Amino acid sequence: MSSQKLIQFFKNSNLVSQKAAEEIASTFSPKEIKKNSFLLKEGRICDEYFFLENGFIRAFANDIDGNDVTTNFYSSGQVVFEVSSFFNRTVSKENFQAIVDCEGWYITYEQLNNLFHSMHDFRDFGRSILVKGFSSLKIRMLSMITETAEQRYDTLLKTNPEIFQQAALKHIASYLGITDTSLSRIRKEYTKK
Amino acid sequence: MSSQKLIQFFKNSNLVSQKAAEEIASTFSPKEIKKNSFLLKEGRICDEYFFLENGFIRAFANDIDGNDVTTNFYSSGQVVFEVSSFFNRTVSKENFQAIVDCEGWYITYEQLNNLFHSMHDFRDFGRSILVKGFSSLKIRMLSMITETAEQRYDTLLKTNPEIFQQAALKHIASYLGITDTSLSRIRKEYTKK
DNA sequence: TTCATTTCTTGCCATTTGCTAAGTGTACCG
DNA sequence: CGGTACACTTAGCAAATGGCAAGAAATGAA
Repeated sequence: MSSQKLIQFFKNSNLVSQKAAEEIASTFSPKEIKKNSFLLKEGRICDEYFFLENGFIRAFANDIDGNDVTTNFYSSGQVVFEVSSFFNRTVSKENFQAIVDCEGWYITYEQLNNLFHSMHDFRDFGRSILVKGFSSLKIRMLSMITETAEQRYDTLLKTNPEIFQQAALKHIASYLGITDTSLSRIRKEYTKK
Repeated sequence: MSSQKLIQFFKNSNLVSQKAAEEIASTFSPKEIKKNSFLLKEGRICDEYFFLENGFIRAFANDIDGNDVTTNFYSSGQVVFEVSSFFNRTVSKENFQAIVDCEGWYITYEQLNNLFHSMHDFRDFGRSILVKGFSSLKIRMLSMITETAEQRYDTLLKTNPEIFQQAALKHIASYLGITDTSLSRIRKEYTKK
């Protein structure tokens, strides 16, 4: 696997130069994740800052009743890691599982910190990844409060159609904050329109 | 106002030394916010990284129908700023309003970046603030999905009782993702128990 | 292929929550 | 003092969503 896409990913941020992007990318190691296997399991400390080059990953947590709740979906071109576990070196409450065969590149916490020290521009890049994740969660939170389940479904369908091609409906349902039964009904009503 | 609490706040993170904490604190300027006035108004770029020494602040956004939705509450000892607007230099969709008279300390975006350059340890501190905010939002999101309105009310009452002493019920209601009518009903049922 | 498992849909009913509007109490202002 | 505004509660009804269970469809394994 060539690291072209990884280099391009850094460059697209407009926060690092071509040369820096190449140098940063050279510290990443390739990684494959077979369908259904895990990038991270709950109870472990997240130690991989993973760029997903292709494939699809679902993050989920288990609530008190043991129900599996989808916390996020990741498609190619995104950075995948559990922020709190990774930076605080604490055990993760979430699982990250490959929904299809995945390929990508990773560095460890130690390597990331070394990069932050040696490559000045990369710090801003790292921050922008954090800020982006935070912002999209805020938007999602606001939509949970102000929109109906059908509106949230509609938005997700339009903005992230790939999720519907990859993930099981029950997993999309918990991501939307509803039961699979409700999602099924919403889809039924929706196709009528 | 003495900057003792500000210095202590940095030290408590265990990410900066006493000396560094003093130096960092010395770049902050004091700021008062009178009850009902704004730290940030939507449409403007957030340029203040604000440490709230005492007082209480509510953040809110307006949805499509013009309803005011509380996005967060901040009590003393917290850093108050809109992450996306501040770091991306984009206009804010949120308002930050003092609920009571507030006092605190702030630095601008430029000053913060200068500090990041000159004070190496402060970067980790800055990141920890971001990570903390992100994590608590994730927890809140999970509770929105898995818990009933009454459970969320109960949790908020136990973990942040000061909110109920400071904020109007309708503002707490939208923070919990329900209407003020529902919150009133929940409180009624709740006191029966 | 066949069988078993999982996923998805559907129907019925209960529960939660929202919407609207009215009523009460309180604070503030002239 | 009266009046207005605002916050909160309450009631009745409607809409959204959940829980449960049964059945259909898809998937995967032997």
